[in-house]
Amino acid sequence: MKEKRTVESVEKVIADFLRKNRRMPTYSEMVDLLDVRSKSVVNFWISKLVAAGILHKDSKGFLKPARPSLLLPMVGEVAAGFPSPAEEELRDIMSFDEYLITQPDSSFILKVSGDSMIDEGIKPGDLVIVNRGKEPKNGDVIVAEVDGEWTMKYFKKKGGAVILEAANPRYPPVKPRSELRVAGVVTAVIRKYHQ
Amino acid sequence: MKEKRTVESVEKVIADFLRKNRRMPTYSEMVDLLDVRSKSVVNFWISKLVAAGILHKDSKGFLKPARPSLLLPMVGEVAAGFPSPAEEELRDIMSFDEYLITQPDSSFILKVSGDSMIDEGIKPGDLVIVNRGKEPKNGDVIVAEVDGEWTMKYFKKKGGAVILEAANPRYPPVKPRSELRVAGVVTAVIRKYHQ
DNA sequence: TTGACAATAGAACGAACGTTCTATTACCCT
DNA sequence: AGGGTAATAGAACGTTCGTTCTATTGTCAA
Repeated sequence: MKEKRTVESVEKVIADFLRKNRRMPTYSEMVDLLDVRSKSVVNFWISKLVAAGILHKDSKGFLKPARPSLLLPMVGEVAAGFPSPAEEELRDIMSFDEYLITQPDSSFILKVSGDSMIDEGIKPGDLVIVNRGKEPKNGDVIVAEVDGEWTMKYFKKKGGAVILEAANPRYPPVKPRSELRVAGVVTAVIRKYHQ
Repeated sequence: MKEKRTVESVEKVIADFLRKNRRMPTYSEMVDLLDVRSKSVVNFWISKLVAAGILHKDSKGFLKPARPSLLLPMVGEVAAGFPSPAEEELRDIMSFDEYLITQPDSSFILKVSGDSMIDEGIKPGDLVIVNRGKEPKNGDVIVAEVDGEWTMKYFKKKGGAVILEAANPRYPPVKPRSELRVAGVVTAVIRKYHQ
């Protein structure tokens, strides 16, 4: 009950607020959040966080989180089969929004149905981010309209001719006759378990 | 050059600012962003966006994006093999941060190495979100320490006994002898192409 | 016990915030 | 051309922001 305020605890309180309200708390709000009675105390701690590089102030003096918001520790690698390296957190904080979406203007999301890319690890129900501005390269996973049908396939070039291959032996390669409209290149796959 | 301001264009301008600065612009800043000369014009448009449900105001009167920040249109399903439904955007906006991370306090991220879960669509290099608070259920993908080794496997219960199975025929099922420490349940998989 | 430093409290202040009002300009439809 | 609505401009206003100052309390070591 008598927890002392530390840089970490303050950071956590702010991160929680940020997650819930999607904005930084005001100093007045932080008076409540930190359970203190004066804004100058808040200022005292905020200055500490800024000095510690946890928060930044932009040119206008507004506070903003230095690292993107979500505050998930990035632990290391699971060697699926090998012993793991560091169990405890070399905590790198990351935001999937920033990580996944490099070109927000030209990207969109699709939900996958069908199993034609199953061997690429893209399963029905997965979400894929499609970048429509990107030029498809050999081997890329693309979304394309071939002869009136929309599909997700590997983009393969063989001697000038374009062939679309599924990542599933049950689907034969497609050689587009007349029209091949590439909607975009798949740049990310997201799957969520337990709804 | 003479683009007209629309609800959409204003939304986009704000979303861009939000992405860059991780906070809402002030009305004064929006004067510049929207290329107008008065805050009342800003107010005019902001009211429109609020009425349209694109922005919300919280109890304190602060603006915040109604939907999480990132602004990617969610188009529909790629029928990998079937014709696609709507090509044009039934735009649903989403943030992967919120979508993926339901329990930030008890989750962490791991990078996958090894191919033991390949048939589950989890490939080397993928990131997985692991929830350490969750009770593993039959069939869940879990990260666990078995006899001193960290692995990612299916969690299977067969008559009281726990068996860990890989999603790869090349790996035999593991029957933990002494210790089975479940580090957590995999709740999401993220893969990014092109670095 | 006392001294030094860290942490908290409280008040005061200017600046910037979002709001609101009135007035003017641009656009479209008939 | 006219008339009506949508969009913009500009100024004024009360509120609240973050900052800063001084004063008080708490904590630990000598």
